[in-house]
Amino acid sequence: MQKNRSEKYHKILTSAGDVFARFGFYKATISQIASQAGVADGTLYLYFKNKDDILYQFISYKTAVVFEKMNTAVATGKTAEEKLRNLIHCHLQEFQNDKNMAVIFQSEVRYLRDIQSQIKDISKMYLDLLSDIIEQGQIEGSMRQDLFVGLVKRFILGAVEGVISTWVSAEGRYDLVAMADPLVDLYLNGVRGGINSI
Amino acid sequence: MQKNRSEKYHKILTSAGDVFARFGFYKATISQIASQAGVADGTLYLYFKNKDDILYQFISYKTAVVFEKMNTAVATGKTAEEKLRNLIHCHLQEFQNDKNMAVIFQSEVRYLRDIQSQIKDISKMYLDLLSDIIEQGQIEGSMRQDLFVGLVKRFILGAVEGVISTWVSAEGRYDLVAMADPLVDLYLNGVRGGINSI
DNA sequence: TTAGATAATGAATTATTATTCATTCCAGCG
DNA sequence: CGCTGGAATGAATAATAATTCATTATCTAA
Repeated sequence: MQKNRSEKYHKILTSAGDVFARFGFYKATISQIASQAGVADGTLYLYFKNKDDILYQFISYKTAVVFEKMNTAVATGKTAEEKLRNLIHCHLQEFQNDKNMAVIFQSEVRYLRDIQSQIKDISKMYLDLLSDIIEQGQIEGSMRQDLFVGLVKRFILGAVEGVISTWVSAEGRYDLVAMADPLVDLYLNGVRGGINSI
Repeated sequence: MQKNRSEKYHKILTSAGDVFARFGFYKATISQIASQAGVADGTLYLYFKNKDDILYQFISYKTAVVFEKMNTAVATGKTAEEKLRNLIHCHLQEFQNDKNMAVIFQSEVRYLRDIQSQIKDISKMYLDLLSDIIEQGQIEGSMRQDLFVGLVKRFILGAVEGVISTWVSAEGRYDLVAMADPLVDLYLNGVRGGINSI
């Protein structure tokens, strides 16, 4: 098995992304991936241990890239609200730019759960970023003190994922990033938005 | 293939639920399901067309049951807020009561998407319920007029699913239903909860 | 009690694919 | 030009599991 991350290695990973997104991990075959990448079946085994390893590498790689970008996005903001907005914006942007990744992260939930111990998984790090943001917001006084942080962060992540999921189902026919501001508005103000309830 | 919904039919479906939840659809084997149900492998084929059909029937059945209950829950409420609260409460209650269902609905996203045309799927009907509630809230004046309903309903469903997902990952070690009120509070008031901005 | 029908069994069959590895290709070098 | 070692090939192999069906068990009604 080759060690270096050659051009061919990336070609195969990209093709695997296409095929996994299209057919799902289990229905995808090695032959499909190989022919999509323009190499022979056996060649995949020069670069990857087995079929599982291809998915594993795909996820690790994408996770690392997105992780990096999200961290930067958050660091760019000053207030908690800015940080939250930047994070959501970045999230939607990255997933819109890479629909295969979006589909695979949605579809292979089971696999993601199974490897969650070996990998710094994306949900975990996302939830940690959110914890920090919320705590900062509470200190600043821009967010309520009576929040149960464990719930709030899950609430926020779940909602973005839901929005992405709908976008994926719609075959990506509209601008996902345009949802960022309305979404953040909902996080901050809710559907009541300060209307008096007696 | 038997037509009537005998006791054995349900025994097999329940066992399949256990096995699918535990191993995922693709890694689960017919033999596992059969032995769990205390019947021979061949017997499954007297009740189901094939392996896919078992998952299909499982999902159809659970969807129908939950659909019914959610409708009732919503109908019981009077105001939009009551309806929303009842819906979320019912949702969390049903999934807490049937962890296998919760796991399968989370894990087999891909399969769910693929059969979404043949089946009155649970997300679709859920989103429709939410649309009605939000519109009612706007008419009542208890919800903002400037909401993009398409986004709001996705936001709400995504957040509940996220909360359930965390609960599943935690092996169901805490009371899921207790999350209902804090969650609804977040939907209505957001994390700012009326704290002045600016 | 038993003939006929119905249900259940599980070993054998079949189909599918991941994986291996003997062979071929090819780039760089003396 | 040959030679050599690493890279690539793809047909053959192996393993897994879904599905079938000849056989056996169980039930029902006369």
